[in-house]
Amino acid sequence: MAGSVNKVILVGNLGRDPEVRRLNNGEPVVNLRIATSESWKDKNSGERKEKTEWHSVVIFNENLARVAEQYLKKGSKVYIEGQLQTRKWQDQSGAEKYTTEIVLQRFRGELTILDSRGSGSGGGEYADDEGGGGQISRGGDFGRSSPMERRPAPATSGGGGGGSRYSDLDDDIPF
Amino acid sequence: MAGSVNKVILVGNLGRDPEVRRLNNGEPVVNLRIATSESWKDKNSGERKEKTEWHSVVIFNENLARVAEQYLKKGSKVYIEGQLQTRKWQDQSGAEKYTTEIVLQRFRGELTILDSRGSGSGGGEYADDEGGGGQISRGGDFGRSSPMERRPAPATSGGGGGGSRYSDLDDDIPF
Amino acid sequence: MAGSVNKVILVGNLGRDPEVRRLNNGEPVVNLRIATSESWKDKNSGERKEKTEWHSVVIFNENLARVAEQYLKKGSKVYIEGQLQTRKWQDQSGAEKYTTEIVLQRFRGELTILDSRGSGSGGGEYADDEGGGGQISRGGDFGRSSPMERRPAPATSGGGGGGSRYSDLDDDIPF
Amino acid sequence: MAGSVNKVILVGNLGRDPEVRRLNNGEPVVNLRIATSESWKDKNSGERKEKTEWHSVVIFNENLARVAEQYLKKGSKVYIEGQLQTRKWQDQSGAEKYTTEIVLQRFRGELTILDSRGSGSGGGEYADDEGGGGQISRGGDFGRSSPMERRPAPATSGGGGGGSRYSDLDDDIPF
DNA sequence: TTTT
DNA sequence: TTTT
Repeated sequence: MAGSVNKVILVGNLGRDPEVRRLNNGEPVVNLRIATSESWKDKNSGERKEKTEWHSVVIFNENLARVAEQYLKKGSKVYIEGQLQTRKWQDQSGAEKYTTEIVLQRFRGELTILDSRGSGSGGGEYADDEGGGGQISRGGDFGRSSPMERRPAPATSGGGGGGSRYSDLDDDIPF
Repeated sequence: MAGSVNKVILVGNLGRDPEVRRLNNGEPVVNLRIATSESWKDKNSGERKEKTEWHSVVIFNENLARVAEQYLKKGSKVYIEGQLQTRKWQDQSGAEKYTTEIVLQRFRGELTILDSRGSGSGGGEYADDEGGGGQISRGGDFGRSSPMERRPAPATSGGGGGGSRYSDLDDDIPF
Repeated sequence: MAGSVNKVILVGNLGRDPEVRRLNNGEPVVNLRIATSESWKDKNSGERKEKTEWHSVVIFNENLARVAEQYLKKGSKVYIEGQLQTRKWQDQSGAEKYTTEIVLQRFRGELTILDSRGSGSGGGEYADDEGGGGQISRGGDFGRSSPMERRPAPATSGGGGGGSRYSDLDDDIPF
Repeated sequence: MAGSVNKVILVGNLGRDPEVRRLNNGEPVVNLRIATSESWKDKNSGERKEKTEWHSVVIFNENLARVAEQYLKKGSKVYIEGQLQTRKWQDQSGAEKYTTEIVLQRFRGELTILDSRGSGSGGGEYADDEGGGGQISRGGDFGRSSPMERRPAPATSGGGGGGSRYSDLDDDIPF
């Protein structure tokens, strides 16, 4: 459509370990269950209340799926950016169901781990480094190598290029 | 939860006119059906393809509901910011269903009309003015009147305050 | 302007303790210095490189300023949402300078603390609870008390209200 | 840094035609000047006031730069997503200056044209089609061709793939 | 059901 | 310098 945007931003915690499935070509597809929560004080009772919302996230982005598989676990805190997709399916009785998910398509979306290294429920190997960009190519000519990435004018740029995250180019993964 | 974020950003078009319901106190609650769409060229066939996603939006934010009721119609293009909520319900057969919506809670969310005045499918009265902030108070002491809103230091600030959108304070609505 | 959006989202760490100034009425205005950083592997050298970007944040939002003052410190990790503003000023020599800041206006913006309780550089009192919404009223009729906030139709809603964060209504602050 | 996010979202209008520079390899780098604006009613005077904010955008993303060059002009309305970068430079007198820009790095950022076809100040050729994804690869194996992009489980997925925008793969550009 |  |  003429100029549309479909974006979801979540910061929350995994309710369970990532679920990993494999495509025919061996690529991982990862499902996450993420909780966000809000609390407030009830105006009448004065009690503090809390409501948790659960989100289903599906990561087709190959690189981010690999990061999720390796570094996330139950309890991990993440920043996730994806898009809303609703799909229709039928349960065993044939009843129509709809499920809405936050999807990180191939080469799209973002995933950033917000835990400190070794935190999370159980310690662990995963990075406290930084999050993963899905905006990134597997192509042969990845931008960060270019000395011209920053704007030369109008003066001393201080150089320095962009930076990336969990790039598909980083064959020996990111940390 | 410790530090969570649940945010949806959509730019899309209304598939039909807004549906307005009334709460007991007369406040409007507005439901929108918004389409976002992506197109791409199929790598194999070379054809251009398109996929449309439909989103259900519920506006409890009183002020934004009023704007939606008055200014939006089928075909209108909007920027919407809300949060994801999934609710469970039962159809007439008693089957469990889940519906995920983008919700603009009271005093929360954003709605900005992106159509030019008089455009949309059918011309019309509604504003192409500017968007609606749900971040805004009905209280008595609204910020924009304060000459101190901008930071005085470290030098001449140039003064000037924020700006608002569809404020609850604007009793005679916004344009 | 007809439908504009000006939004900045940062997740990063404070480079120093918050700076607090007071308006004439005693309200705090808080300045934060926040670092975001990206790392990538240089394609030529194979080295891992990192670039840090520093951001100046100004919190006029009364409630969030209070939260920042009380709970943030050097090293704290936060989610911040505000808007870009550039202001012109003159240094002591009279030279024109421009400074671009992320501003959280009154009743606007968001601040969510992402540290675990007691973490950060030095332990501390601040919440690991959840972040602060600037979208929230000081008015007398705050939404979360309403039993009608959720949509009644089309079936059993499961009730449940919104949730808030660091509300101006919570006179005895939020945790 | 461990898990940081640096994101700017703008919806606004171009104050002038795009400025295009060329890198040594011929790739375009485009600078945009974008206005966002807010209006509000002054509580004391009752007057409607408006404040415009001007943003400097730099597009290194090769594909989006090409779209900007071809389809944007003074007055165009766009959705832009990039990151904040501040660079230091010296004016002719040797005085230090800082400029903060919204940067769309290579393979990153988004640009979506929000004008209707032929609208804008002067009619024109550019697309009102759909927005540009910077998240997209020039690699040989672009996702949309994959029949497995959607999740197979837990039931009939309905297939259907993602969608893209202004892909680097679309050699014969996008509309 | 929108939009191109 | 845009837009309403």
